[in-house]
Amino acid sequence: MVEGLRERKKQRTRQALIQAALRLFEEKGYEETTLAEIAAEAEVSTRTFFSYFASKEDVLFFDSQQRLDRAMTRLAAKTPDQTVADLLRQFLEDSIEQVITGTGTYDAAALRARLVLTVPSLQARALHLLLDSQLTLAKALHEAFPDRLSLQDAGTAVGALIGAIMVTVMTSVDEGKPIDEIIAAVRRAGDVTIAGLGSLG
Amino acid sequence: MVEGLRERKKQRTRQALIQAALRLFEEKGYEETTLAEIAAEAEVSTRTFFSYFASKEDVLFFDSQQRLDRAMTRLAAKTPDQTVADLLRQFLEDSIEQVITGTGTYDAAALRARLVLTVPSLQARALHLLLDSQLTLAKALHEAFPDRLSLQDAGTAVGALIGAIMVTVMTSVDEGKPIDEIIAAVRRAGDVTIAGLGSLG
DNA sequence: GTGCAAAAATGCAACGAGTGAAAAGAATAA
DNA sequence: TTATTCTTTTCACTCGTTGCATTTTTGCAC
Repeated sequence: MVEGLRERKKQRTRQALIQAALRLFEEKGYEETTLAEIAAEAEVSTRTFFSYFASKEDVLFFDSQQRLDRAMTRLAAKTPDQTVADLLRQFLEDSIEQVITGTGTYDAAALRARLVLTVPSLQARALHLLLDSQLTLAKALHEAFPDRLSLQDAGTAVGALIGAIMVTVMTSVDEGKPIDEIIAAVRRAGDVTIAGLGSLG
Repeated sequence: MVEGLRERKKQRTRQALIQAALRLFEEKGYEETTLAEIAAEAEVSTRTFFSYFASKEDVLFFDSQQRLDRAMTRLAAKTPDQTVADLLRQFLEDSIEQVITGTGTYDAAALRARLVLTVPSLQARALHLLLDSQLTLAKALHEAFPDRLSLQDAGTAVGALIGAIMVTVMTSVDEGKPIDEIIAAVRRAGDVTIAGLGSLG
């Protein structure tokens, strides 16, 4: 059996919940949307929501695992001639591309960006997820260069890069810059930081 | 009137709430402590708690504003001969010193560290506060070097430095390193990052 | 198909955080 | 003292989240 009915149905329920949530967040705002409404729209009980997502916040970040997986795969596909800086640069470009393309899944990206920027609890959750990713990436980066790059140094590299990008994005957004200028700023921040980390690896 | 009774009483209530919360968090753990218990211990109504702190999480970060203020003051006291790197290095050393000395207030530091490391919602809240501080610091750094350092570049610098430190700390903690090794790792991460940011400013 | 075990969905009750509004209490200025 | 202003309390309510017992659905062996 390739994919049982059970599994397919679960995926459909999951999708229904995601769609319902996104639609309602878009329509009435995050805090104004209740779990009861999301569940009703997806035609499941409120209780069932929690067997798919651990919290109301999490439904917005439904694809974060996928994203991390993709980044990890790219890291694992490292060729012997690539340096630490090469991998970081590749990661930077991949990330920018994902933003430009849309999330890859569909256009939850804009909605998510808007919500994360305006709803404190979502911002906090996003940062928390991001920190976890950073730890995972640091571990992977260390394993890509087991003897040249200690785990701590890998953490320094990943943290500096993502930290620089994050604060750059936030200050740019604060200033009301348009999306293409923000991307340019991100690229610059990434370049500067990666170049600066040259002493590692 | 130097300080009205009203004001003094408010400060006392605030302190009582902080003390009560910390004592209970220490004794029974964060999630196991209810707001009702904290309020009872501080001898105020549950409702009153919320005119002092916006959330249960926030009571643990009662001194974050003070800390930020101190850092800002130090930045503002910049002498004309100091470079961007000098200020960042100063900030790094100040921060390390605060950790070593204790919070400055008293020993909420160890408790807070333990809780932030183990309670997800506190970790998220801490990250959120930290991001806000970074934006403020970036703005201040930009204003310290109005024409040499753009706001975006200041964001890059602050973000890279704090990001590098944060992930370094987390990976070190993950590995179970003792406190003095963590401090050494932080200093190294800071040095590497600041040195790397040399092209800015 | 029928029956059965596993998995998933549901309903219900409960808890805790957080909010709004009105009433009571305390400090201040006059 | 009195009128005013700020603070605290009380009460009622919403919402997210969880535990538990029950029912429904599904996968599989016969």
